[in-house]
Amino acid sequence: MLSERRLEVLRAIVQDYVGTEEPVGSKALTERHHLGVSPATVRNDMAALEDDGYIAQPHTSAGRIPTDKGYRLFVDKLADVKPLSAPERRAIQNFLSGAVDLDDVVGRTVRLLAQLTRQVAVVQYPSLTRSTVRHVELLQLAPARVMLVLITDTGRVEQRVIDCPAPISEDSLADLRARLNSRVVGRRFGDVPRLVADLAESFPADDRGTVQTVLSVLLETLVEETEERLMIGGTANLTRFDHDFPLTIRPVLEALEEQVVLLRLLGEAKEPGVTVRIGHENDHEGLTSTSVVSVGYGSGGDTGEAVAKLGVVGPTRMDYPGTMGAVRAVARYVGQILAES
Amino acid sequence: MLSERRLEVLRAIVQDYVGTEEPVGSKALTERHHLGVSPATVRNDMAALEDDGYIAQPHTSAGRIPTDKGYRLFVDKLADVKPLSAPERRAIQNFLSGAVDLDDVVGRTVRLLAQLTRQVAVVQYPSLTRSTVRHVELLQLAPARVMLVLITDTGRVEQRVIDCPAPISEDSLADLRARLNSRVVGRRFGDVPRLVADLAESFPADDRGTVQTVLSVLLETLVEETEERLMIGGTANLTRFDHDFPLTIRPVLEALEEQVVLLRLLGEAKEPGVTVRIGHENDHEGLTSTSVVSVGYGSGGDTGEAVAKLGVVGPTRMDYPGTMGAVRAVARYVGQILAES
DNA sequence: GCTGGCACTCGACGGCGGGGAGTGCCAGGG
DNA sequence: CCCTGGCACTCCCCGCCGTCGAGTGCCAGC
Repeated sequence: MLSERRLEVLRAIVQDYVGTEEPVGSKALTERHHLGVSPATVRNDMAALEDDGYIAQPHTSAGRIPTDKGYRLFVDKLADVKPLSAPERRAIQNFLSGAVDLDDVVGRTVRLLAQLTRQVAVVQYPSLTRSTVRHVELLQLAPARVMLVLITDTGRVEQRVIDCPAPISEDSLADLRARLNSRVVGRRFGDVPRLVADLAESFPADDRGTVQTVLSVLLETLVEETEERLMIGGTANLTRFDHDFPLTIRPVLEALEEQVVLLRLLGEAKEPGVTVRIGHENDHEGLTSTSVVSVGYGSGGDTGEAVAKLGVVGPTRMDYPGTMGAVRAVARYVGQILAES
Repeated sequence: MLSERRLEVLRAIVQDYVGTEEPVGSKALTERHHLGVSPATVRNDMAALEDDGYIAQPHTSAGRIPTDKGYRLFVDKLADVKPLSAPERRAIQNFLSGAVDLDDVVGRTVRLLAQLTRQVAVVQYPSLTRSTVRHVELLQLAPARVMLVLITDTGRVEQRVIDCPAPISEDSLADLRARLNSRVVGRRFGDVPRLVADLAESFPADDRGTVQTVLSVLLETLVEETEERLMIGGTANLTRFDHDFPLTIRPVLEALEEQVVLLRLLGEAKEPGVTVRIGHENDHEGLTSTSVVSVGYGSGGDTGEAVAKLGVVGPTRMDYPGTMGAVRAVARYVGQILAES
């Protein structure tokens, strides 16, 4: 177990290193933080912290920098989420409330997050799985061609063009549209398959094939689109990273282009609050020197399950309290905006 | 006027510099290209080319590199667009034809372009201005709340929630939907305002306000969404840029985040064929050391006006023939795909 | 007008040495 | 037992300098 003062030293090291981006030595520490002890004492504490793996020195006789384990301890025990200032919160609200549609909400959110945290922001579109159906529309493009439009309560719209096995009449299509809507509107996506299973039977034999096709495309859409889309922004902030660029920045950019990787990254945040994954805690190889701060949003209150996630990706050397505060605040306001529309 | 051989020397310089990324000297040139003259002669030609501003040397007694003006001459006079190989073309077609919806088409296109050119790819969503209306749908969310869904012939879907000044009945709404569609389906966006101008008059006074509101939102959507969306990808390729990173890459990333800048960039490509803007020909400050290769796509044939643009952003030192070939080919196939759906 | 030769320039590379920040350890004092 | 001041030591950083080589410009000759 670490003594109180040693924890204090670790906290000071993390704070200073985040601020200066340079390894921090014992002398500088005692000068900036009134720890009430001499550099020599701090040195002993540092040696102990190093033995326990919380800090490391890049080379002998340089200052110390926190390890992933050190950051972890800092985040878990030593830091509190820093709430945003009132003006900041107002700015967020103003900026987000100007959005005209879902794309715009997500776009604004991503820019906002990137700006607030000065890091790379990632926002997942509201998931379909937790959503409910607001409306299903069927449009006849040609005698044997139908467009399916699915509208969710989060304002998301999905459409598919369907080639039917046989022509279908306007009337039958209208019939199908009406029955489909009466069954699924307001229901959760997960419930839809069960609700429409027997729908084809009630149609005349001629149309049954087409109805079946339409239904299967609908179900497909529900499933497929569970692999979510997302939007990223603020990649220019990557250039504030380390100064040994190419090697640091490249794999990160590559990882960011792979939606799958990002989705898994966000998906791993299970807890209700803000989740932080530090350095090697990220599975993906290109992201071992970055941290991911993420949180779910859009459950309306804090009770329900989140509709989707958002977060930021930055160097392990980041301002965790501030970043966590910004992420949490943005998530909260986005949730509000979505609930209103 | 430059002699034939001097042009040949310029071409050789451009090719070698693009290949090696290093200033090219007279000796190396004569070795790799059988110009039939000695290094000394080439030196004289180089001096002349430098006087005319086509090439420059980074410092005295280094090799020469092409200037923007040199690249311009190369692109205009010395290079032909390099067609893709048959397997490449097949790969493009296969990859694109697997797309399920518009987002997917654009997403695949951007990845494809980035991969083919190994540069940053930018793809504009099909513009609404040139498009025609496929369907307008109105959904009643609440007595005085309507959702407008607009579907275009390119498969794009826009939706807006409208708060009405007064409640409107299901019947009136159905009536409005029917009349609206009968007037605008198949028409160009530009014609819509004229076509719906007098529509409100034929409704009972109670509904007129609501109808007017719906119409104005519709028109707004048409106009607003002319400010297009776009998708970018392949930013990791920026790391292949120069080796003096931070300064080069940063402004580019910043520029790429500003959709407005990108849209203007693409928009400036007026000609029917592939457009190349080199270095300082780009207005935007952050992009003065990059070139933009862009082209319109989606006109169906080569005759009509393009529906939108796509292109790549890369260092001025790029393989112009290859890049132009790839851009042109991708645009052509995307156009096909869109025409089919 | 092309060619070979020659002197010159200038950046890249590598070795060298001083300066400084930071460490580890130890002996002494509260 | 823990803290402190002192001290020797270790490396990194940085600027200096000489060498090396690619590349140039110029000139005389064919």
